[in-house]
This record gives sequence, C-alpha cells and structure tokens, in this order.
Amino acid sequence: MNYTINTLEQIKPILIGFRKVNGLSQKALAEKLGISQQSYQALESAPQKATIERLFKVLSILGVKLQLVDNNTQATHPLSDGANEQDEW
Amino acid sequence: MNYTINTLEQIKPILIGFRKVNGLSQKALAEKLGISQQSYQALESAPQKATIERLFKVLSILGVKLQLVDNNTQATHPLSDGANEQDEW
DNA sequence: TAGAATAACAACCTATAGGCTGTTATTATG
DNA sequence: CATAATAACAGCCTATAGGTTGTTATTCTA
Repeated sequence: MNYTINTLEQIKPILIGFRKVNGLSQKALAEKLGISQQSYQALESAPQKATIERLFKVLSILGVKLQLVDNNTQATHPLSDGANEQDEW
Repeated sequence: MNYTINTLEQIKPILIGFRKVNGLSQKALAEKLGISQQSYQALESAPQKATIERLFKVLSILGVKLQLVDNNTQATHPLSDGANEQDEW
C-alpha cells in the first residue's frame, strides 16, 4: 500500500493509522523506541518537525518504507514500478 | 523512478543526484530555498538530521515526492500499484 | 595556469527537536 | 459509574537543527 505525501499535514494521520494497524498504543511504540509515551506523543502530534532519522526509526518499527518518487521521469515507464531502482545510483 | 530508502546513508547520494538531474548547483538550489549555499551544503551533507519539513521543501523543488510504503499489506496486490491510495484514510 | 564557479569547512548564534516528569483529559470496559 | 488504559498538555532542560559570514578547497574551462 502506497501513500504519497502531498502535504505535510498528511503525515500525522497516516502515522497514527500505521500505528493502529500494527495494534500498538503510543506507550507500546514508545517502549520499542526506548522513549516515554509523552515523548512519542510529541513526535506523533507534529511529525513534520521530526528529523528524518527519527521518523525512519518509527517507520521501521511499523514496517513502513520511505520511498522517493521522481516526478520528472514518471511518464517514461507508467507501469514499470519495478521493486527498487536505487541501484542505478 | 522510485528510490526506496533502506538505510539513512542512501538519502545523501540520492539527493545530490536529484539536484544534478535538475541542473542545479548548491547555490542555485539554496537561492530557491531562500538560504545560503553554505546552509544548503550542511543539509545536503547530512540529510538524515534534517526535519521532514525541510527535506520536503527541497524535494518539492526537485520534483520528487515522498511516499510511504506499507510492507505489511505489500503481498496482497503485487502489481496493483495504483496512483494514490491515501484517500482511504 | 589563472580565474570563475562550485563545494566544503569553521566559528558562531538562536530557535527548536528530543528528551524528561507530573498532571489532566479522554476513551474503553468491568 | 469507577477504574484502567490510552492520549494529550505543561514546564523544564540539553543537544542540535538551521541560519549567518568568512575562508578554503576543488573542479572546470578559456
């Protein structure tokens, strides 16, 4: 399932959704991160302000991967969304 | 073109690549962001430390979108990578 | 090889991310 | 409705993100 981020406001509800799908409370997820529930709550309430590093850790726990989608070359292979193309770099 | 981020170290070279593909120098991109070349250079040298907000701005200029890919539900529709499914939230 | 353009490094400052504890809503559920 | 679980808010502190200017490599090309 892919969720394209068009605006920063979208991240928050998506994050909460992912956490719930994983059946985790803020406290449970915070424990996995090694921080307090209150600290995690702060992150979840404004994920745009978090560092990539921090979001990445959370997403790893939730089984979610970050992807960068180049819109410039989008049109060339409309249906060829091969697994990973980062090897080209 | 999709670039899945498996490790934080991947972001830096991908970022530089996107900038070059767009034919921009650090100075040129910095100007679009309204900051100095040196400030942008700091961001580019350690993008993991940047906030989502900041990276998002850079990616917008470079014509790159952020995507969250749920690995949990990955197997259900292997080939149905429909455009955007965030409306389901 | 000189000069221009580009990228990187250093020192410095201010705002805020990232953490804590304590308390207060807000949902569940027995 | 009482209580437990969950989520949110407040105040506080320290580390660092995000910005500046000045300087120094590093490419590139006439």
